[in-house]
Amino acid sequence: MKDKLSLLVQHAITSALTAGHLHSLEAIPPIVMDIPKISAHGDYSTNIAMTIAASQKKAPRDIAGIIIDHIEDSDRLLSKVEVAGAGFINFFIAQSKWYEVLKAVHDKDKAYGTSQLGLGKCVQIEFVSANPTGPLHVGHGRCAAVGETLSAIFKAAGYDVEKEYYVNDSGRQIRTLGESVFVRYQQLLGKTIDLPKDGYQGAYIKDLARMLLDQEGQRLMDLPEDEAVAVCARFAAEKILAEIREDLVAFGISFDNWFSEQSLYDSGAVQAVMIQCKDQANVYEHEGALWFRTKDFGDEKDRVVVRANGLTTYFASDIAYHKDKFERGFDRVLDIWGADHHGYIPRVAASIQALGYDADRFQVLLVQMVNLLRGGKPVTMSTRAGEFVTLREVIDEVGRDAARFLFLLRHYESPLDFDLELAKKESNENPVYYVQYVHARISNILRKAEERGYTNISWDEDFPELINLSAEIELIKLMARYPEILGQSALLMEPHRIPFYLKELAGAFHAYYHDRNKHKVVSDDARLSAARLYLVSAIRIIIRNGLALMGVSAPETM
RNA sequence: GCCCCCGUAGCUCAGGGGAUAGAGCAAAGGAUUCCUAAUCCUUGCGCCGCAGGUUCGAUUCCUGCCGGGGGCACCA
Repeated sequence: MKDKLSLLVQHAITSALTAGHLHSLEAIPPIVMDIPKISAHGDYSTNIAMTIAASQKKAPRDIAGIIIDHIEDSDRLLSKVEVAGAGFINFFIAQSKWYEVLKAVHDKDKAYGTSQLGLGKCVQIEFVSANPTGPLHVGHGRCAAVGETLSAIFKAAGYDVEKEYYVNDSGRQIRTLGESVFVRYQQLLGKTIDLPKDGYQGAYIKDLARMLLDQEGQRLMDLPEDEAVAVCARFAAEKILAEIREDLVAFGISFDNWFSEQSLYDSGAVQAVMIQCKDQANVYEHEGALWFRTKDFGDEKDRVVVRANGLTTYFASDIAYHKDKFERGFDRVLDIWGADHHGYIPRVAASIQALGYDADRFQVLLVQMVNLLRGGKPVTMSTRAGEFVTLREVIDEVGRDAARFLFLLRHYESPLDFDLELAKKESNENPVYYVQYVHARISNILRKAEERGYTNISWDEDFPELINLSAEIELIKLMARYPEILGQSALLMEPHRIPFYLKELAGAFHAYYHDRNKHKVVSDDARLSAARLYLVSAIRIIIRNGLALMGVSAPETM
């Protein structure tokens, strides 16, 4: 609807220009079509006359009048157009046109709301990518929910999406993991030995040591320490990664690709990119270490890629990794990181630029922290001491639906308070059920209707006479906004717009439903019942589609 | 010290330059012989952190300041 109107206005301006009623413009600016806050200002409104007023040297209201005169509404979309306020053009959509929206919802069904905004462009989204040194925690859960839903939104907007998990299965942290497990392993065999000072202290390390002991017996004691640690590291990382995968499956998150950091070393990719950097003079030696000239590309200082002890930093493999991403030919490369990694962005962006790739195609979304609460009180967590609430525990306690919904209810850039008690509440304080309940309610209505013989819910030409209460038209207008909301959340990469919209639609439906004296869906009037069933089942389609994007179930009963 | 995010109703938050700033919760009152009350209706609720700037117009964009959170290694 919005797009149609924008086109009308664009054509009107063009034709006004041709007719000489407007002074020539360098370019017609994009037509911004807003939905006014006040219904008296129309269904849609544009400020275009005001924005071009300066260059036209005419009063905005006069320009608006000229534009209106040139609008050719061949489809009879509009019932009224007016100039208002300082120069707004307000559009009132003919009521008959709203029924086409209603039909479109049914006709497109699962595809209602989808678009071709993405033009088939290929975007890679990398998210979660937690190191396999411990279980996923709630922060990862939020990143997972954002990444997964953003991927779904992109797909719905006509992008080709590939979801990837980068596994940091190499480097110092994995080594530390191995050392920690080996210490616990030795302790199980009665040795008095302390964890390294930067070791992992969580209870899961002891569990892993126990499993290793059961599987391998005492044979690690006969190996040189380096080898024993390596065995422990590999064993532990694999086990932890397997659990991460299980947790993600339980949370409804799936990846197209799991990319191993180690594979970049095994294939020689890291070494190759280092040589390339040397050839291109992007790196230099200083005090025994190899530094990358990230400062030349906007970072605040240069960064080490190979330490004086000969070991590469994670940055080195990250350079190779991002080079690999670009070589795979994605139009856009999107990383979703926890906000604590923000200082890392300039150097990765710098390295991409230094290697000659278009840095505009690379974007990082930073997802802010999750503050876990229980009944309003903070749940204390310390990763160092290994005391934290895992994603698995949250899913087990509050359920996947509530967790997914609440993680998405905030803009990802805002810190999120996640209250475990609230998430479990089956009341109006909890928005999850509010939305799901609409689906269950309509499903129930449809079941009752079926019992009474309404088995085929389809469009009939007399529906416009039957669906004409203002509450009903308002519902359809709200449904017309869904594709716009979906498109916006794709362009702005803002998944939170979906749950907000669903809450609004749910509220409008509940209000409509509740006034049952006026709006009883299934009544003695067969024609009216058929029409209203058509209306409410369209709402159900949108609720179901929206929840599906969020990875939240749409229950038939509650 | 530098960098990132946040600051809007009592609380939690929406509002990508526009007309009279919204929603949920909480508070008070009301609604169920009915397709699910996990619901609905009514009522009140605001120096949009402060100060400048850009603009015909700023909660929105820019700068500075104040307050809260996070990050600043040859760690990730």
